[in-house]
Amino acid sequence: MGIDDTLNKEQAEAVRCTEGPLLILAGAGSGKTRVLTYRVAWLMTEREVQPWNILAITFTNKAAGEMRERVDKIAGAQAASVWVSTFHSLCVRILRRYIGALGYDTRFTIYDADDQKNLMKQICRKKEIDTKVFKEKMFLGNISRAKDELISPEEYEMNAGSDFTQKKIEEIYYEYEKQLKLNNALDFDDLILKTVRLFEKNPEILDNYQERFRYIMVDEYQDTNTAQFRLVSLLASKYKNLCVVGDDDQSIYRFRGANIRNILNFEKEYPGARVIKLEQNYRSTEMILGAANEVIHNNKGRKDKSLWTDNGRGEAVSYRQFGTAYEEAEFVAGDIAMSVRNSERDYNDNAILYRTNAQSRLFEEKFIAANIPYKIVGGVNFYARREIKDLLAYLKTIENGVDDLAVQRIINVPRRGIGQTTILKVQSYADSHEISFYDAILEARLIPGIGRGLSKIEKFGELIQKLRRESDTLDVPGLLAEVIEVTGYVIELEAEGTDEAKARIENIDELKSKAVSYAEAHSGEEATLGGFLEEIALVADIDSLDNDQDYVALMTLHSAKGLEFPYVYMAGMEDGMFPSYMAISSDDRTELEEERRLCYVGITRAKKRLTMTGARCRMVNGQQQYNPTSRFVKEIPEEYLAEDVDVSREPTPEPPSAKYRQKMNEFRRKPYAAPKPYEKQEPKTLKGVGLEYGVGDRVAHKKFGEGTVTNINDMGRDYEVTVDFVGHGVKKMFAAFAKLRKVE
DNA sequence: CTCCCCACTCTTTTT
DNA sequence: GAGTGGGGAG
Repeated sequence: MGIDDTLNKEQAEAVRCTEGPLLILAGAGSGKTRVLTYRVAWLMTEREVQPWNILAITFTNKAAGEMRERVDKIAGAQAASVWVSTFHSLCVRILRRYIGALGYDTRFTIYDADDQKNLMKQICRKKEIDTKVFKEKMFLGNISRAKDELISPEEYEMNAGSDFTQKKIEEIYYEYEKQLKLNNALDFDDLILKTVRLFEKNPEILDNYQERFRYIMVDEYQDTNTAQFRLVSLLASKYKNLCVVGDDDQSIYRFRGANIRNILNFEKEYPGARVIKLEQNYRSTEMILGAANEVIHNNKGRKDKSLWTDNGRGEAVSYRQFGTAYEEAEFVAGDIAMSVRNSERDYNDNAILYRTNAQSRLFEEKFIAANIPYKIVGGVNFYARREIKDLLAYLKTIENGVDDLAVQRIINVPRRGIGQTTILKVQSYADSHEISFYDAILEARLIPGIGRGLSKIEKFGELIQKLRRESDTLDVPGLLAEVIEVTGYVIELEAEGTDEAKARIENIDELKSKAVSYAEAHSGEEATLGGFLEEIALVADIDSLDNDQDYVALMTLHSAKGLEFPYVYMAGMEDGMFPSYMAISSDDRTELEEERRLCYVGITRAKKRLTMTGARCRMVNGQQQYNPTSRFVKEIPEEYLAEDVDVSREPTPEPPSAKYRQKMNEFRRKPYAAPKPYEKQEPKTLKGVGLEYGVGDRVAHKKFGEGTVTNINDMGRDYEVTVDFVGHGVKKMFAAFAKLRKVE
């Protein structure tokens, strides 16, 4: 079977082009995973490249797993030694071997967002920083961005100048790094950063990997950040057989440091690079693709391309606006329930995509009521749950005794009567003797003024020591069971007897079975405690999405990237939700463009039918918000958007007939202006009078001059109006005080 | 030392 | 609306 029979011309070309730098611009649904897998097979069979000389990097474990599976299928057993890995797990594997060269212990722990926040909290306390003025999140955000850009604390210091805030960040950055090192821990960004540093400082180690990975492929290249870019450059610089696949229109991770220039400047960075465009879409219908093309066309500064398909016209994209988010969710649940009942679809043919995780709640409620099986991807990560983190902290403490954060988490969990005063005494003893918190516990009797706490502390220390000894003989599931046993963790929850406690016990049972399946998957000498902890640290929630199970998938638009579903619902299509309020009010136009790319990603997930929904009114942060239809909906021309909405299965009292159509046409005619204010239709005005202006209207303020209303919040007794003033920026004000006047 | 209640913030998006 | 952190009582 030749590749020309199964691939189109461009795809086949991309497979054959194995030597030198290659950029594959792969539009949504253009079969890039197919190309990548065939390329791996081609390298091995036609070019006789050894499988272990091939490295394929993806973004998520799920993508890596899928690729692995498909490579195995077409290339057989020899493919097993091809490295298919995420950036993070690749780096961890390298660091576990060589991080000693950077002065860390190879048993380092990996800090997740929660751990980072805890550490930062401690640092702020220590540095006596008022976290009302400087928020932990602000520090972490800046540090993370610096790390993504490979900026060390020293370099940060040089750039900080005399700016007060910058100086503070610099100071905290130093301390944060110091603490991580003391705890023998790395955060997510460090995994990439330290690997880059390792290679830069140790040419012989780099050379070793350059020899090893002679052919490198990177998926989702548009989402790489500077550190990842550098890592790839280093690895590829010797043989230059680098194939990157990406789509600049699907770059949606700038907030995480993704640098779109990595893909836009690839040809400059690698002179002589081949560029192959994949523009035939095998996923969606013409209608869906047309809508997607039109929307993304509003962005500037993109590589020009236009997707096409021969999948046929298909159904138009439909848009429905509801009065409330409640009705919106009800409609979606009803729509899905109906079509499943009619055997038109299975549950897992459907996905609901939204901008923010908070939007999942209403859908969850409605799905439970309608008895629809569903799975929420993202939100609170399983491994971020308290009981799971507690038990993992025990395991971490057993594995790496210098992780103070883990020890402090569990020292009084379950309750041992060890309070804050005792902990502080241990801490200051540890600090002054420059030993870890755990080591201080072990010599607790030397701590001055420890008093009654001593026996409790000692007991805790003995407990951990005992578990450590047992860890030599027990496997991971056995050790976990032992931890649960000796701490009485589950027994305590059982005694509580609440529903919440029961849910926690269920989660613990799930953790147990994950430990068992880890042990099974790595049967043999490989199944170590460290390996288990590492696997857990690197899983994303999206990895748990199982194609074989029949449930509706609910997730954010970001999580949906790389996935496809026959029926897609994009919910919350409102200006203020999507595009987000942040993007709308930002001076930076590119923020809106990023949102638009996100919209493009959402639209192109749909294979057969795309339904967009929105609500005129919804609760956000406990406040009622009135939002106009999303500008993205308005960017879809009539020819792709459903003219008449199927009302037969719609329970709303007034079917959107001629009136509805008229309204649709009305807002479509004015491309960017918001529709007529909803407030006018709102009868109850506790405020005496309704507002004479609405979202999108031009208003005048006696101090700030003219501006445009971007949002109105019903605060109960008054309206909170957000206005974007010319020359004065965005202001929030109360309608009763502001005395805004409508300007025609 | 623990528990409970109140006030406050938060929402973009995540490996 | 929910989760967190601080303060105060027991």
